Amino acid sequence: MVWTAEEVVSKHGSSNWTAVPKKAGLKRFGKSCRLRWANHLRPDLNNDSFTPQEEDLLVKLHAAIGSRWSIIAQQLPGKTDNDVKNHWNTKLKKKLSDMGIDPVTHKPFSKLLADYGNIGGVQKPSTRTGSLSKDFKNAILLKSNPYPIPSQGQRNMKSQTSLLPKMEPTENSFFHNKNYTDIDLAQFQVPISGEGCLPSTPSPSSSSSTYSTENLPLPFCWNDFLLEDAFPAAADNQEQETMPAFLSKDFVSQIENVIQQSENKKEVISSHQNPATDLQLSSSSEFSFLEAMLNQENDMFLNFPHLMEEPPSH
DNA sequence: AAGATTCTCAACCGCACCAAG
DNA sequence: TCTTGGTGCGGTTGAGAATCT
Repeated sequence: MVWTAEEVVSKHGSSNWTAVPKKAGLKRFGKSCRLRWANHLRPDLNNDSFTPQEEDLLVKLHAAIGSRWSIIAQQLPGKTDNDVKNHWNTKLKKKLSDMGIDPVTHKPFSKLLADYGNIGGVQKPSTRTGSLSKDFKNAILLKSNPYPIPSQGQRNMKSQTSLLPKMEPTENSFFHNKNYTDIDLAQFQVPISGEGCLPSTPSPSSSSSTYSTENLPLPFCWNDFLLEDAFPAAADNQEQETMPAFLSKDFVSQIENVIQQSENKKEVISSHQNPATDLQLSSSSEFSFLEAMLNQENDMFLNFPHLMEEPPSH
């Protein structure tokens, strides 16, 4: 009798995947068996579709730690990293984009454009971005992830999940609240100064900002989907804003601790490597990836000044 | 009804880490 | 110290399903 992989795993455990296909009589590599087991055969899997609460939690976790699907999946009982990854890529990314939020940075696109021009400090964004192609601007937006792809060391930290606080979905769910579903953030007048976010609770300090909350339909705050400001220079402006409940300082600091442990190890290694690489990899660097891009662009414009010229109008 | 397009998701791929020899 | 095998991870692909025109 040929054993099924499921029987083999239940009998021998899932610690030796190379043995599983042999014992089960399968013409598969252990790696494929492990994947099959992890994504489909595990008894604790929940094949139900994502609930709004789970989606909400997924968005929040992604905002906090980026695309570390295995960690996120462990916060969602019964969901696999593949489930989470697929659901994010096929649904939630589009959902956020439709709402005018960059699914990578969790910031409004308009905010990103404003910051893009602001950080360089050379020209107004309308001038700078106006000289760039649409594709290039899109590339900038998509690559400005403030949470770099974790090193293998980070990925292999078996204990990091246990360090994450358990997060419960709240009634103030992002996708739950139907008021949020029809938001067109493009209509918001985001100030060039980079303040961007509408405080959840209007504060005296916000009264001098360039927008008015009076005409805005909703108390929306994109910071609810952001762990940490990607642009340290602008972070001071937001210090007085209320920290969203799900991104409590405890939660933020715990995640930062997890990441910092591996960052420390990584920095020792990278100190012997190309500093330009460090610039992009180190989340604790005072430069963001966006700034690095802008610096490179400035260099390019210095070398090729004709690129600064507006295309001829027709 | 049929072809085109979009969506979904299982599986594959390559990379990196770890442990053992 | 180097090599090798096992493992885990995130990114990507492609087939089938669903939807649109």
